[in-house]
Amino acid sequence: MARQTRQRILDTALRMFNQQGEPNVTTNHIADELEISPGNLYYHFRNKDDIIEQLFQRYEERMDTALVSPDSRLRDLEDIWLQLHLVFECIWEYRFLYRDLVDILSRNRRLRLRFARILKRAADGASSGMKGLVQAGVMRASAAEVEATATNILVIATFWMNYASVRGDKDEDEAIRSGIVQVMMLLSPLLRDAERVHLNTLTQAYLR
Amino acid sequence: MARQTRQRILDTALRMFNQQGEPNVTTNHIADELEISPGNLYYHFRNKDDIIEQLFQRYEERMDTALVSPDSRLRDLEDIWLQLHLVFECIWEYRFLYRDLVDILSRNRRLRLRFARILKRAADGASSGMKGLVQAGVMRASAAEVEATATNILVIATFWMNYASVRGDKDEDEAIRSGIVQVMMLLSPLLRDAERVHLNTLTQAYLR
DNA sequence: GTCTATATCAAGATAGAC
DNA sequence: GTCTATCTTGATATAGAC
Repeated sequence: MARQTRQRILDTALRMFNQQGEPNVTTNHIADELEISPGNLYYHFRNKDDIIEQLFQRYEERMDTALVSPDSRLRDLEDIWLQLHLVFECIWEYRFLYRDLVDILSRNRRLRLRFARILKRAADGASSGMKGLVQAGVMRASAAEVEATATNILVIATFWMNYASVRGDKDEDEAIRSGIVQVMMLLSPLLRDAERVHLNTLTQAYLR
Repeated sequence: MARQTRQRILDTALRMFNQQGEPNVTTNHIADELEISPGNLYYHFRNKDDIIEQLFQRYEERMDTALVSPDSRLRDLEDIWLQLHLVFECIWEYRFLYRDLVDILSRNRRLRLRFARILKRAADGASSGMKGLVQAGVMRASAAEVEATATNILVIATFWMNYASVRGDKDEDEAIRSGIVQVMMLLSPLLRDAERVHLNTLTQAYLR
């Protein structure tokens, strides 16, 4: 079954990329792991970059879903927490992309553009979400602070897994949870006192 | 002159690594650029990793200097601004390390430990600096907020150049200045109102 | 200290049989 | 659709002459 082999290659490549880092996994390694021949792999994919591009496609669809905000209704901290979960889980699942982000994007113009689009969407979402909180009176922030904080959220989200890995954190669950907490604590000082104290309590409890 | 060639190799390697990314620069490329033979290069360095390690040595010394805080006297926002300059300039000068940080550290245990040490020092510095501001009454933050913010500062500083490069920023000066602003804006919401407004004005002016 | 020449090896990729 | 065999290329590294 062609379909099946193609999917198995993608699944295995993703797993190996995530575990060992994309630069350290060759097409032969992937074929070996699957116990198929290199030739077979190249029947299904033009080259290694083709595999990466298909995985990026999957990633992009999932991230697009995670970034859709329930925009009609007013957002509260609970919603943000939930959305961060979706985003961080997606990043974790495709963390090989983030591990060598600059290098991977530098080799492929299309992916560069598509990743920039995702970043743009995320930034817009973060900004408008915060503006909603400001208007609701839950948050107090200047326009410049909203913009800067939105950017900082993106940087933290984009590189948190790398930071965790450099620090030596290994556990998936812990890495995701601490990432969410870092972003929430970025928002904390902007909140009204009641919410600010509440959030501090929540995050402490969440990390145990 | 042995000394001179050795230094020229390091200088050229650093320049090429920064421009093209360490994975894309081979020992032969470096030798070519210098118009020396590959054999000559290998007379001066055991291997490519040896070159990277020597560059890391330079980087580490410079970063250690930048992280020394003028700890005896009380620190104000001006001091922080200045120190951020030193840190970001150092990061810019050795940005190849940060571009492929996870991959480079994953190949070399020694560098991993040394980089972790630097992170630790930076985190301690950021924490104690903020605690000083809190005690001086300029900043208002819970202990958890201080810790989380210190960590966020590190993540932003560590990966800002990557983020700028993925966004497509090219100019050195702009990348450094926007990085400093991002970190300052991270502190802004924690400040007393007077300083908070003042900082917002300063950062806007700084970005023109 | 530097060069030329070359060895080694691995990664990416293709041809052609089955 | 899959395999075996093989090619090409380029990267790291060394030997030995000068």
